[in-house]
Amino acid sequence: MIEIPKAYEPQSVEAKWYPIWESRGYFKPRGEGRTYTITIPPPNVTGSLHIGHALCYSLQDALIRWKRMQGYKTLCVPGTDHAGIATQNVVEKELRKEGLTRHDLGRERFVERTWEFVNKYGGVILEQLRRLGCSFDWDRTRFTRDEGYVEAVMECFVRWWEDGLIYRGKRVINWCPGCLTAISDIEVEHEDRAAKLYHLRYPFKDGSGSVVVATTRPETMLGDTAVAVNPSDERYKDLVGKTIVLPLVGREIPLIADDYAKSEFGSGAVKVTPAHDLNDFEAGMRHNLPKVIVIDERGKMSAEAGERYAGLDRFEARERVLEDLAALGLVDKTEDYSVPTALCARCHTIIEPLLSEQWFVRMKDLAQPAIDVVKQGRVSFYPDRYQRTYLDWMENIRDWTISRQLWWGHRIPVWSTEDGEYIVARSDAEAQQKANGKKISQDEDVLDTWFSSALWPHAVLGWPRQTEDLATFYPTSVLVTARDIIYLWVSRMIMTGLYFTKEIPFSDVYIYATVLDEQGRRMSKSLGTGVDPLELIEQYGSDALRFSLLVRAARGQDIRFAKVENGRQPQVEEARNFANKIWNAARFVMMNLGDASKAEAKWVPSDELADRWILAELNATIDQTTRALDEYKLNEAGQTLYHFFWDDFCDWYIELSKSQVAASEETPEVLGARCRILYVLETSLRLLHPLMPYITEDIWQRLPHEGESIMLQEWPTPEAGREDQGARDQMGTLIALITKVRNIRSIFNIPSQSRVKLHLGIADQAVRSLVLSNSD
RNA sequence: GGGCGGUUAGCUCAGCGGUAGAGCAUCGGUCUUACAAACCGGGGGUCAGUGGUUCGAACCCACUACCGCCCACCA
Repeated sequence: MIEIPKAYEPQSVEAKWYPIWESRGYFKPRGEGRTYTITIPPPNVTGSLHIGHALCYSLQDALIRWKRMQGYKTLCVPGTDHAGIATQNVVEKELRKEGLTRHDLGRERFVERTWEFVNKYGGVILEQLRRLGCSFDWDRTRFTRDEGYVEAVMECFVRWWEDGLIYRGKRVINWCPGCLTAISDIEVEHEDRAAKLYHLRYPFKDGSGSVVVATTRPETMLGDTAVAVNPSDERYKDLVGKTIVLPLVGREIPLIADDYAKSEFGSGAVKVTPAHDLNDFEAGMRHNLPKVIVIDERGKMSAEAGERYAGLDRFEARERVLEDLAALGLVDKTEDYSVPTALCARCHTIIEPLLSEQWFVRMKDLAQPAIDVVKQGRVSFYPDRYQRTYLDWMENIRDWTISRQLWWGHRIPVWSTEDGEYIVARSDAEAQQKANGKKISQDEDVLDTWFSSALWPHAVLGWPRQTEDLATFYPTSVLVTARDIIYLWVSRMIMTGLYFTKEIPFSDVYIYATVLDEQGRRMSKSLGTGVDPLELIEQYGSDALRFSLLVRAARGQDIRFAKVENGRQPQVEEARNFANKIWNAARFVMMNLGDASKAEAKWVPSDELADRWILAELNATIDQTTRALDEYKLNEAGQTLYHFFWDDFCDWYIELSKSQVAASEETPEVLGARCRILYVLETSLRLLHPLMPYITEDIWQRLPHEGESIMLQEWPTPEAGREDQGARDQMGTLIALITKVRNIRSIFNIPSQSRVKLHLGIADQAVRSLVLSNSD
């Protein structure tokens, strides 16, 4: 008897096979078949694997393994993202522990230090993906700041500049006083907060009364340069044009008429602060109003705010302004109010809309082709409802603020001469040359991280160079990603792909489930609601973690993932039990191989009901699994295989053929039964392999086999003529019959040793003979 | 203010036009030599509510109620 452990031991199996797969080059594209390509969403270099990643990359590996078995020339390109703000924040935090700030180091040394950090820890998350079993081509690993990638980013910037799509502009942008940088509209989160609405009274200069304005941000009144009312508002018709003396400041400002003021709101009059509110900025442009910046980058009142307020935090200033106005009797009333508040998506600081000079990309023209390809169905979303989400956003797209006031990132390739002329170049050397001896200095800002990741699919394949990889593997097949980056990332990849390669970057976008904790909250490390996937791999094995996630990954539906309690995670445990079931079924087959282990042992068809039935079920399983994978219904594939393997194969087929398979004497019938059970097992393993790569490989290698690895075996296809609905119906009858007998035995408490007399009222010959031949 | 999901057994979720399913939990029974991480049997559901379409609805349509997410410059 072969010595095989009674329980599946994932640790040793995983440690054994992964290095073999990798060193033998199985993760590389093979053959000359059609290509199937995935460029993975690059995790942040600072990241470590969380459960959402585990799902995301398990999905991609399952797809890649499946397509590889189907004979495609497959490639999955891994990599990481330099993650500007996130990485800079981590390194700054490190510095703070040493009592330093980045300014103590200076830009150059800080960037050096960040590179050191990235070189040291940047590979951690990729190592973790190996633990998961991901069959990615590690030799092609990319980083959004590696040498070739910089080339791609510079090329993009320069081309867009030359084509008039990039411009510099002074306008009100979202400023984060926490991260000390501008951020784009989509990096802002909105939240309603309970606060106050203040009604402030502004007197007219001529002493003829006053006008009341409503505001949630009294401190910005120090920067008011007008008050606006709706032109059709009867109450103010005769007052428009009057001069107001701004309280506390003394500035004379006009009462203007503008549609932007809504008569229904508050008193119908709105204060206008062009430097600190986007709407006010636009109104200011229409009326040529001065723009007074009263809050600085750190969220403190500026000198322009006046001596009494300068240096105060914006929220302290709010209190002081209110006190001062109240002392003058100018606070008309204060009411409770739910204030829509803008927060930085990264650090949750309240955003300060700030007048500032930044670089922008004109999006309208870039968006149109990206809208068209989706409408034409050249790029499809799964689930398809996200197509609407995408289109709605794209059709209302606004210009993209791409400059960031950070040190870690792609520095903007724009130099200015002393006379204020811009030189845009792909490199420092090129800029010097273009400057023709004039003294130049490079823009201090870096690009938004998403500017570089927008180029990911073609850039990782070599663009802007016309590489062989680019020619072979682009456009890619599918993008597997989370729904919260459809705007930030997916849309931009489609836009840049079309712009620079004239091709779509991928034909399918598969939006996978969000992993929530047991209370339905988003899994998050900071909330302490996370589960560590590596601990789960340690405890239950990689296959178990993968299967537990994949079998729940109904397209686009959220997954609630329980936390570890009393050292147990029930969902992964379920998958672990399944792995163990597979192990033991294989063990039974291997213990009873006999001459079936010999190469000359041949598959012999059988007329027996159970044999015809299991083949029919297997055929249906192959068909259903393949179709489910085709439609990104990994959960359905998982469930189908689980049911087939456990219920059909283990509970019925093995049990019914046990007496033959385990017979002590190997008659031709016994050998036939052994060959058949081996066949069903081996085929099942191939079907399970994309979801559970390790255990299927380990068992497959122990079985009689040809070829080097199950990874490289053919994906099963249904065999014509095996459908056999008759066998499935008869087997259904037999199962019902046996269940009924067991039920009766259980009710009457008949011990399993004692035999019962069965009066069969069933005419079906096949059922009768099967019952008679398995009377035990 | 717009839009999108969800509401199915105690829990977590499949099913999305043809006699209600899985895992866990629960109850009863099994050391039946592949597996007690297992095996056998059982109990448990007016499929959120109301109305409609249909021979037939958890599944399609309309409305309602909760829960969640996304978008939006109403001070």
